Amino acid sequence: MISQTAEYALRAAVHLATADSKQTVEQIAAGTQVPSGYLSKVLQSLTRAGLLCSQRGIGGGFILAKPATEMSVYEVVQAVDPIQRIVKCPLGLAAHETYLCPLHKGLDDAMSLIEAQFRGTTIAAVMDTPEANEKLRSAGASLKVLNS
Amino acid sequence: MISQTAEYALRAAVHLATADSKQTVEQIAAGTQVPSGYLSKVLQSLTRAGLLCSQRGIGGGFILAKPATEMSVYEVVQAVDPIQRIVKCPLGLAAHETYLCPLHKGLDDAMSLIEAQFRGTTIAAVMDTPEANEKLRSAGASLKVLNS
DNA sequence: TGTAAATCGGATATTTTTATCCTATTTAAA
DNA sequence: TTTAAATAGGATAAAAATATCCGATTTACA
Repeated sequence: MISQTAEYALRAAVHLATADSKQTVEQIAAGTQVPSGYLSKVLQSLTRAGLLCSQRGIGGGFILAKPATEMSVYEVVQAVDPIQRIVKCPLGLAAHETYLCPLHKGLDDAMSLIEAQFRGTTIAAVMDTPEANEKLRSAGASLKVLNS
Repeated sequence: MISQTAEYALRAAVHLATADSKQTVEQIAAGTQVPSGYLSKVLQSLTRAGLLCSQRGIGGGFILAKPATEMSVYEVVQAVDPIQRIVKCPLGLAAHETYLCPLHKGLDDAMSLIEAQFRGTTIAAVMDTPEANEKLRSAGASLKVLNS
């Protein structure tokens, strides 16, 4: 559903948000379990999109171009593997020129849910910190009560 | 986001829901703009999943195995290209054995939105009928008012 | 009972996504 | 100013998704 490439980009963003200094491709690869050669391409995309700053040479590496609290999951995903909204009938039917058919309207509605969710989630919100984990733990605990 | 194969399966289901008699691969292909050779595979999957009934030989073809009002978009998608929920940490981190990290919890939440949406939508609801289109038209009209 | 129409399913081709590797360029520091 | 460490980016490989093709099997009907 969400592509490998988008996953990798998000892992890298979270890693950089957690790190407190420039990170090389190798460091990010080690921290995210992403193959470094491929990660290199993904980081390049993020840099070109203006989400990361890169520096070459000794002591170089990548950092977030803005605070994790201001970077959305949507931006990161969109930079490497854009969510495609359905804007016109994929069958090219004349009857659906002005309005999508119900099927494609329905599929696009699903897309819009994802899009909204991603737009409303910051990288900071999905950082792997003790606090975030505590939130999950307590939410998970209450869920268990509900499920049992 | 949603695979070509899942799209094709849904188009075929909607086509069969709209048709009033058995449809051959060629008829469905023509009605859905899906390459017939590939469609044949997709229809086989749907048949094996119990969503369609197939009949060989002269006068044969495919029909829905149950009313379109009782067949969900979820079932159709799941039969050909299942939505994968994230149940364990893709990085295999020991720390995330019992609870997903915030990132993967967030991604799985997005999946669950889609899943719920698809579970709650029937093939009947996305059929390309005059009534369904009228609904879209009026909804679209009110949206335009809101947007303007 | 033969024939034509249809699905079934295997083999293969093509395209896209994912991944690897190598060379060029940049940069800091000895 | 040389060297080592780092990103940039192109070429290529491998894997997965999409698509094509064809022979085998089933089935209705003349």
